[in-house]
Amino acid sequence: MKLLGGAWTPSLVWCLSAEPRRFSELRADIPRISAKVLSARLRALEAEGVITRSVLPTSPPSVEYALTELGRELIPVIEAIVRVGTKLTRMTAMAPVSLESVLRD
Amino acid sequence: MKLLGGAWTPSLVWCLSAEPRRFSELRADIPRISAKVLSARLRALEAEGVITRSVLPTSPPSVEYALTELGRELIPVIEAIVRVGTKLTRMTAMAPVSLESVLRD
DNA sequence: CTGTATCCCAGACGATACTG
DNA sequence: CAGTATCGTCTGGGATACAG
Repeated sequence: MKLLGGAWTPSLVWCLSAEPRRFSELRADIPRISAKVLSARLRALEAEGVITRSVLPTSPPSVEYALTELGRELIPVIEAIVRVGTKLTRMTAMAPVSLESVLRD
Repeated sequence: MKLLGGAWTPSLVWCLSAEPRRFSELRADIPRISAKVLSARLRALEAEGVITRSVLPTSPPSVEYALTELGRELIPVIEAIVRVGTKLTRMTAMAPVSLESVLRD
């Protein structure tokens, strides 16, 4: 829970679970997150050993974030949350279900 | 995550997953929780439809909390957290692992 | 593009004390 | 036994603006 408790953290891990992604890609994946919070969460996850941060020597510079082995351990938890969250959301609303709402609410 | 995000919430759902329990039993199950927070979490979970609260007509009065069907939906998530948390804790420390630490840290 | 710097505040949490 | 009341602290998160 310490690892997944921060705002947007489950969404973030989920977005990185398929493939490494860059800062701006994550911003696009999760439109409502602010740059500040995204940065904060990425720093925290890096400090906890959940993700890695690699600066690619391009111009303009790009930065790639990827799950570590530890990060991949968390995927089953996210999957359980998504599964339950989707089921519960479908029970109360018939509208389409967004991934963000499932992981946050 | 909204349902499980509060402090001690996963521990609480876990404690209720096997059988209904009373206020003082929960305090004993989770020694470091304060009465105020326990009460607050129970009220919140009740409002969210995760648990039920039944006052038993005994003297002195006792109150029993139980998971609803919705609450039982959350058990797989807790199990996933416990499974991963236990594994990760074992990787970094060789000391015995407490359930509270697995669910909180 | 990839961030940091400020400011701000609601609310969550904890300790302690008190009550029907 | 099963809570409430009160107080204080702290930090997480959001908006906005700026920077290398």
